[in-house]
Amino acid sequence: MKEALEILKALSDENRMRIYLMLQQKPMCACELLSVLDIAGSTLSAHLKILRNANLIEQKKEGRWIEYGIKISQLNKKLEAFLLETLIADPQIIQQDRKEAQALDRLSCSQQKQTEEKNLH
Amino acid sequence: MKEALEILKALSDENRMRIYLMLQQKPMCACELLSVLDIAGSTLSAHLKILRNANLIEQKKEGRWIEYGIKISQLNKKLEAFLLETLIADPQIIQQDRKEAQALDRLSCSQQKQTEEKNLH
DNA sequence: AATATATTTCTATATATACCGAAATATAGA
DNA sequence: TCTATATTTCGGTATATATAGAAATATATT
Repeated sequence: MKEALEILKALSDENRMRIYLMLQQKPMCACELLSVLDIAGSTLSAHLKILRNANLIEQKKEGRWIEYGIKISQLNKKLEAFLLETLIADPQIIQQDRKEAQALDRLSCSQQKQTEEKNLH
Repeated sequence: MKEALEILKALSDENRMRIYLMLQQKPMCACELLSVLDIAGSTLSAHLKILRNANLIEQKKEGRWIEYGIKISQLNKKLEAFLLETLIADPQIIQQDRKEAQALDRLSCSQQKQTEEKNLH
């Protein structure tokens, strides 16, 4: 019961929902997630911890990066289906995120940051 | 999207989850819910408002009482199924609540309160 | 009409949450 | 070894949340 509530709470935040559904597509590192989301690194780190404590995601070291990914489980499969088929009626942001995430590659993270900074000036 | 998050947040609280799954069984008034849950009336009222704002429940006047019930919708049907079949692994409290709720009748609410008070002494 | 019951609103409080920036840690590459 | 990059931890802040009790409102019963 407690675990179920923790899962629901973990997914009841917009940024965490976006992270969760991007990771359902493919594993990503924090810098990739940051290039899609508009939050500070420290904030992202806190969100990832919440998703991990809810047992939804796991992580493994990949040299210089840490790769976050959905835990492979029956629950996560059913959860994704339920979210996308039933709960999220208008998944505009989600679809956009997933497209963006699909196109990303890890090595371009920092380059993208610079580009974004340039765009601000 | 916002609606989906509101639903998840509404159900991520233990008392609201219990309320929601009791109401999935049958409509109930606040005093019946209070005889099962261990919270103040004002707290229950706040929880019911959150569930109503998430569009999960509705209410109608029944003379002296207000009857709360699940909104009839495809979403609520799928939601209940998902919760009970997939998400809540060990629904002890839920099963107990539902049994208790099943046995309740509206007119005995106040009598039950007195009984509970007696039991404390 | 007066009282008991049912529910909500109001006020207050303690805890949780989302967020940021700065500092700390770890690894890769020059 | 020094530097750049990636991520987490820490400290602080503003807002949200769950809770209770008291007062207000509404209806039913005597």
